[in-house]
Amino acid sequence: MHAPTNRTETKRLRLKELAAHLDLSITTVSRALAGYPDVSEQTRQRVREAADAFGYVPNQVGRMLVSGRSNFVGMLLPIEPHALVDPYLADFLAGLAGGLTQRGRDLFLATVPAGQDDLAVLRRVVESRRADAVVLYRLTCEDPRVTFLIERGVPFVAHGRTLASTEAYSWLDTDGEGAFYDLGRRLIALGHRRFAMLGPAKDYTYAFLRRRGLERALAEADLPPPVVMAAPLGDAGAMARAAAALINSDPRPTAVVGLKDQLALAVLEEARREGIAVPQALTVVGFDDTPVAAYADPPLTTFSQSIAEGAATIAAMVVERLEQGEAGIRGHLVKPRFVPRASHGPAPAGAG
Amino acid sequence: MHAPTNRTETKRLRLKELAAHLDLSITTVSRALAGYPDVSEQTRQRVREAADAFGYVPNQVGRMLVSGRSNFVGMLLPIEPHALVDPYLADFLAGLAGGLTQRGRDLFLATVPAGQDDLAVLRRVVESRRADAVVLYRLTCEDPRVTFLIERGVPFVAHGRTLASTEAYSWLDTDGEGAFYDLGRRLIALGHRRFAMLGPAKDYTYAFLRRRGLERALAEADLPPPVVMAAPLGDAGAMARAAAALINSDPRPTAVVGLKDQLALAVLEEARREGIAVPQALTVVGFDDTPVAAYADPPLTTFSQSIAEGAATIAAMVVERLEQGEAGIRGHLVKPRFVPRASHGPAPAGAG
DNA sequence: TCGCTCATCCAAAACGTTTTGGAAGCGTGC
DNA sequence: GCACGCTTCCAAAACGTTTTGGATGAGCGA
Repeated sequence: MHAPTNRTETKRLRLKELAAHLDLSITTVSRALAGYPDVSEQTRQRVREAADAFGYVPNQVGRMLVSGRSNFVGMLLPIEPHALVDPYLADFLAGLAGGLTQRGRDLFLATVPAGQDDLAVLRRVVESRRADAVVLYRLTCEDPRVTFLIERGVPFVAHGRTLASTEAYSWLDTDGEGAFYDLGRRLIALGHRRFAMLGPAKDYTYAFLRRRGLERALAEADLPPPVVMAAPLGDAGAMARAAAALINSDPRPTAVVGLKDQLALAVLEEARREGIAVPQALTVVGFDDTPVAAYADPPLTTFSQSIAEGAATIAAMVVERLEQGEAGIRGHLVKPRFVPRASHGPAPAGAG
Repeated sequence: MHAPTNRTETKRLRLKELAAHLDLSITTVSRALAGYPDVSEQTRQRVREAADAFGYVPNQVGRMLVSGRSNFVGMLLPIEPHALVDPYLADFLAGLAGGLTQRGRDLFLATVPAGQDDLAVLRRVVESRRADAVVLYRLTCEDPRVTFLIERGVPFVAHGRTLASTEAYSWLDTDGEGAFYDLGRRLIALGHRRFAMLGPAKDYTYAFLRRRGLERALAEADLPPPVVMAAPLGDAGAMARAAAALINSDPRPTAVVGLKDQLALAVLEEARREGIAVPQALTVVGFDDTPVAAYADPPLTTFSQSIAEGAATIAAMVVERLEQGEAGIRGHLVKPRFVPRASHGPAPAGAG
C-alpha cells in the first residue's frame, strides 16, 4: 500500500517497436492499420490485435510532417483587457469544437495579446503549419484579415462578413439587416416616429448592416434616420454615458434599439435611473437574446439566434472548404428569430 | 484591375531554401536564428535580414517532431447535448488561452462527443503527442481522469480537485467549503434554523465540499443538517421540480442555498410562482455571481470568483509543471468574495 | 615549421510516420 | 522449363527541423 513514488513513465510505443515485435516491417504495420489491400487478412488481424493490446496510438506529429496537414483549425481570440468576453463565445466555441471533432479535426485557440497585431498572429498560426484553416469572427466592414487570408490562399470561414468580395470566401452571418428592417416597420406600425440607435464603437460589419436595415425602413416611411451613438462594448461607464446622451437628446426618441443586448440593457438602466417608463414612454429593443435579457426589468425584447447551431454549421463549412478547395466556398445567411417581450410597445400618445 | 483569379499559392519558404539562397548550410541558418554563439555576428545579421525579408516562419511540425514537444496544452470540453454551456466557460477559456500564449504555448480544445468515453479521448490527445499537458475542469470526488493522468505521468492542472491525493497533482480551486461555512454562520446569526440545499446531480467535488462547509456550520450550532436535493444542471424542468420540492418540504426551510447561481435562480423562480416573498419569507443564496444574478428579482446574494484570473493562474501553473516536472506541483485555494444582495435576510419571525 | 587553440561552419543523424517503387514467392498456362 | 501475373511484403525516401560530432582554416607561440 505504498504511494507510487516514481511515475510509470510509460515509454510510448512507436511503430518501429510494434513492427519489431511482430517481425514485420514498419511499412506493413502502417499499411495494415490503414487498411490497405496489399496486406493479407491474416496479417492485418495480427497487427490490429497487437496494436490494441499494446495500446498503440500513432504519433500525430509524424503524420503531420509527412501529410503536410495538421488537422487543426485555428481560431483567433482577441483578448481585450478589461472588456468582458462575449458570453455567447462559450456556446460558439463548444459548437465549433464539437463540429470539428465530429469531422476528425480539432480546434486550436490562438489569442492575440493586447497591443499585438492581428495579422502577425494570424500569419504565424498559418505559416507555422499548425493550422490548416482558420475561423474568423467579428468582422469589420473591410477586414484586413480577410484580404490577407484570401491573398495567401488560406482556407477560412468567417462568422460575419465584410461588405465587399463576399463571393471569395466562406462565411456565415445573421441577417441583421433584414431583422432590423422588419423591426423598423414593426415599430413604425406601432406609431413610432423618432428612433435612436446605440452601437459598438468599432467598425463591425453587423453594426453597419443592422443600421442600414433600420434606416431603410425609416426611409421608406419618409421618416428621418435614427440618431446614432456608439460606445465601446464592455466599458460599462461609456455605455451608460452614451445611453444617457441618447435618451436625453431633444426631442427624445420614442424607440431606442441597441445593436446588442448589452447596449439595450444599458439604455434600460439609464431609463430607470431617469424615471422614464419602459415601454410606456420609451421602447427599447436589443439583439442576441443573452441570458440576462429575459431577466431584465422589463424583460427585453430582442432577437435570438442559435449560436451553437451556427458554430456547428461553420465547422461543417470549414471542412467542406478544406476538402473541396475553392469549390467549397459558401455563404450562409441565417434569419434571427424575433423575441417580443415587455420592453417595446406603442409609441406614447402625443409623441411626434 | 482584374480580380485575382488564381490564388497566389505562396509556396512556403523552408529552411533549406533560405540556406541555399544565403549559400550557407541549413545548420548554420538554424543556429543563427536560434542565437547560438558559434555563428559569427556578421553571418547572423545576414541570416536575420534574409529571414525577415522572405518572411520565413519555421514549420512548427518539424520542430515538434525533433523536440518531442508540441507546445500545446489540451483541454477537454464535455459536450452535453441540450445542456447549456456554462457561461463562465468563455472567461475561463479566454483567460487560459491568453495566459498560455503569454508563455509561448497554445490551447487545444478537444471535445468529448456525447456517449464517448472521457478517458479514451484524453488518452488519444496525450498519446498522439498533440498536447504536452492537459487542463481538467469540473472534477468529481474520485475523478478517474486524475488517476489516469497521474498513472501515466502526464502533466496536468485541474480546476477543482478530487477528495484524495491532492498532493500528487497541481490544482486550483475555490474555497467553497470555507465560503459555505461562513455563509452558514452568517445565516444562523440572522436567525435561520431550517436549511435546504439544491445541488447538481453529478458527483462534483465542489458540491461535496460546499455541502460539508454548510453542514459543519449547522452542526456547530447544534442544528439539523440541511435538506438536500439534486438536479441535473442545464435541465430547466428538472431544476424547477427540485426547487419546488425543496420549497414545499414540511416544515418549510427558511433558507435555501443553491450550489450554483442557476440553481438558486430556479428556487427564486419557484418562490415567485408560489407567492413566497424573498427574502421576507425565504432566504435564497447562490454561488458564482453569473451576470444574471444581479438582474434577478430580487437581486441574488451570491459569491463571486474571478474566473479569468483563476484561468490565468492555471496557465502559469501548467507551464510551471511542464518546466519543473513534479517539483512544479502546486495546489491553490482561492477565497471567493461574498456578494450580499437582496435575496437574503433575517429569518421570518416565528419560524423555528 | 609544427602543434595548439579558437572561431566558424557543415554533413549527417534523428524525430515517427506515409508513400514509392520494387522484390520475393508462388501458382498457372503453354 | 519458362514467362507471366498475383499476392504479400519491404527498404528507402521524404516531410522540416534541431543537434551531434566533427572539419576547416586562421592566428599564434615555440
